[in-house]
Amino acid sequence: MRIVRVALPVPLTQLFDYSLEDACETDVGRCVRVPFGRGDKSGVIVELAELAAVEPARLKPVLHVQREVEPLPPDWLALVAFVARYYHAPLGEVVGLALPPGLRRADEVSGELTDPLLEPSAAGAQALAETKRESRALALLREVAGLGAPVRRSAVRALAAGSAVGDALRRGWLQPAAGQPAHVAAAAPELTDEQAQALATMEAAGAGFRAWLLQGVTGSGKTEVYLRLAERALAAGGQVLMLVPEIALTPQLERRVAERFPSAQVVSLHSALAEGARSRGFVQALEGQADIVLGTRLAVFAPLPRLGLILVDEEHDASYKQQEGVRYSARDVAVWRARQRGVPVVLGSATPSLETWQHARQGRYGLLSLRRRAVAAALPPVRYVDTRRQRLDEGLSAALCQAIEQRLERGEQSLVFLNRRGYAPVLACPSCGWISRCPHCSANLVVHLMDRRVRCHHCGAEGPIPPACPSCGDQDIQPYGRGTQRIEARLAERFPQARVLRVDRDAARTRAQWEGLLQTIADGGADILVGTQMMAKGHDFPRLTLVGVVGADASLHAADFRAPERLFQQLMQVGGRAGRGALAGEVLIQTEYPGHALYQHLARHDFDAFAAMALEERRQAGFPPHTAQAMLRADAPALEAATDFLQHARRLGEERAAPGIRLYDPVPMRLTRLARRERAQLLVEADQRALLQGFLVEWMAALRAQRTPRELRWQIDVDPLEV
DNA sequence: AGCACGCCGACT
DNA sequence: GTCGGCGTGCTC
Repeated sequence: MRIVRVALPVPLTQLFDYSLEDACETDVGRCVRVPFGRGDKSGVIVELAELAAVEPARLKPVLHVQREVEPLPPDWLALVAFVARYYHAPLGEVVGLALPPGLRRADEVSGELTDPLLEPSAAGAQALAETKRESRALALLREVAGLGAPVRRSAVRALAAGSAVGDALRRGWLQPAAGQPAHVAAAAPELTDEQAQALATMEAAGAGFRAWLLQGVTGSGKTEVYLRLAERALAAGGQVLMLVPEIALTPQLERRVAERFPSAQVVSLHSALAEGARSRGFVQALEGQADIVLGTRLAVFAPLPRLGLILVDEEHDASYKQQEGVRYSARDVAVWRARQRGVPVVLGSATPSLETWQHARQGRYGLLSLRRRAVAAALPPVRYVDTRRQRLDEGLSAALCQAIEQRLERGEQSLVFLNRRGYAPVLACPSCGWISRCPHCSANLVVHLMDRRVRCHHCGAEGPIPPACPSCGDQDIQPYGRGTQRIEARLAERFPQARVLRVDRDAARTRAQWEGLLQTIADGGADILVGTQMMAKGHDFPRLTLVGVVGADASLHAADFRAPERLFQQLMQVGGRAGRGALAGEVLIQTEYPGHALYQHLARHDFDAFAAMALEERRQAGFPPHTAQAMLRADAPALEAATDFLQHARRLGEERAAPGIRLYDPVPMRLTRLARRERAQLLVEADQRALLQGFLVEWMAALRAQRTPRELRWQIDVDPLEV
C-alpha cells in the first residue's frame, strides 16, 4: 500500500495524504476523488509519500483515480506550485483554478472525460476514442520521425484509423524537420521592413528562453508577426500558447489563426466556454494534439508538452490580472513559464506596461519595434480643444461638433469617446442637497434614463428614478454630469439627420448584441458612435476618421499612481481607431490642460517619452516598478473590524519585518463600502522582490494562524494593480 | 470553505 | 420542555 499526497481545493495550505493500493510514479499528476470531512472532493496527486503526515489509522483510501486522461506532467505541477508560492495561495486552490471544472470532477461514475452536453450520445464517445487513438498515433509518428519533425494532421488521422507507419512514411506524411512547414496555408501578406527586422532579430536569438517586448503602434501589424512566429514554432513541431485579454477578441483572432493554419489544431480556452468544451480543449493541449492554444488568462495554465512559443497580446491589459481569489497575473506567469520551459515569450503592445517597458529598456527583455503603420498612412494628428474658455453644449465643444459635422458631410464616421456609461453619474436635489447614494456601497447610483432607473455600477443595486426628492419632496431633482446616454441623446438632437449609435456595456450586454453593433458599424449603418473603452479595443472601422475624447481630464488627477499610465494607454488606443482605412483620421481631445506633459507626449505619439517621464516620477515617489508591493485587504460588515484586523496584522508584520520592508498604515479603500461590506487595506513595500517574498512567507503563516471573527474576510494581493 | 459539535433564548 | 442561534474546531 502506498501513500499519495493530494492537493484539494480548500483554503488550507497543507496537502492531504491518502492510501492508494496500486499507486505508482505515473499517478503523480492524476486527478483523484477522495473522502474529505463528511463528503468527498476531487484533487490532484502531487507526490507519492513513504510516510503519512498523520497517524496511519487516520488515512482514508482514494475513492477513484482518473486514469483515462494522461496525468498532468511535472512541469505543470511546478507551474501551479510556483503560482501558489508567489501569490501566497494554497496549492489546492491554484490547482482548482487551473483545471477545468469538468476535469477536476474525477468521479467514479464517468471516469472517461465526457462532455456533459454530449454525455449520452454515442457519437461523443466515439469522437473521444478517436482523439485518444490520434494522440497515440501522433506519439508514434514523432518517434519514427525523430523529435521536432512536423507531422501532417492527415497522417495522424490515417494512422489512428489503422494505417501502418511505413505507409505514412511512403506517402510522405512525415517530413524532414528542415522541410516546408506542413501547417501553413499560402496566404501570408508581405512583411514590412520592420516586421521582417523583428522576425530576423528573434530568429538570430535562437529558440531558447528569451522575453521580448514587441512594441508596435496601432496598425503596425503585430498580429502578422505573431503569426509568422507561430508558423516557425509549429514547423519545428512546437505548440503555441497565445494569450489575449478578452473573450470578445478570441472569435476573430481564432478565425484568423485557423485560416492561416488550416491543418493545425487550434483550441480556444476561456471562462465563457461550456464546461465540456473547456475540458476537451485542456485535454487536447495536455495530450499534445492541440497545436495552438488561444485563450484568456486562464489559458496560461494549459498543459503543453511540446510548448515552443508563448505570445501575450496587449500585454499591458489589466484583465491579465485576476482580481479575486488567487490574484495572479497571467502575463507574469507566462514569462515564468517561458523561462521554465526554455522557450521565447513575446509581449506585444502599442502601449506596454511600464514594468515591461522598463525591462526592455534595461535589456532584460529584447526589444522589437514597429513604428510605422503597415496599412494606412501616418498616425492621426491629435488636436486639443481648450475647454477653459468656452461654453459647452452638454459637454461638447463647438470645435468637436464642427468636426463631426464635417464627417457627416463627407459620409465618414465619428466616435465620441467617454468612459462613463449611463445618462448621468448622479441624481441630485438642488434644494436640500440630497444625492442618489447606493444603499450598499460608498458610491452614487447612476441615472439610466433609457429604462428609467438608477443603478449602482459596483454592486448592481437599482431602483426606479424617484419622481421627487425622497428627502424633501422637491419635484425638481436633476441628473448631474454626463454619461454616454446623455451624449448620445444630445448628439441625436443636434444632428437629426445622423444615425447615432451608442456602444457601451449597456448596449452590448450579450455577445450577440455586441456583434450586432460591430456589424452595423462595419456596414456603415451608423454616422456617430458614442462609446466607452469597449470601443478602444482592436477593431478596425475603415470609415471612422474622427475620434473625439470627452472628460479625459478626470483621470489626470486621480489618486492612483497608475492612472496616467492607463489614461495614456487608453487615449493612444482609442485614437488609433481613427483613420485605419484609406481615409486620414484625426483625434480631438477636449481638455482644460492642453499643455499637460501627458497630452503633449500623446500629440507626438511618443509613448517612449511618456514612459520615461512616468517612470521617473515613479522612481522619485518610490512606486513600482522601482519597488515591489503587496496589499493586504480586509472586509467586514463594520469598518472597524477590518481596520482592527489590519492594525493587528501590521503589528505581526513589524515583528517579522527585515530592514527594507515597509508596512504602511491601514486605510479604508477608495470605494470603502461595497455590497454592504466595509473594506480597508494595508500596503507592504520593499525595494527588492525577493525581500518582500521572504517577508510574505513568514507574515502569511502568522496571519493564517490567527483566529479571526467569522464575518471578517482577508486576502493578500501580490503586485496589486490598484493601490 | 463546509460542516460538524456545543451551550443559551422563544416557541408548539 | 424542544428548535435553533452562530462560536470554535477539524478536515488526511
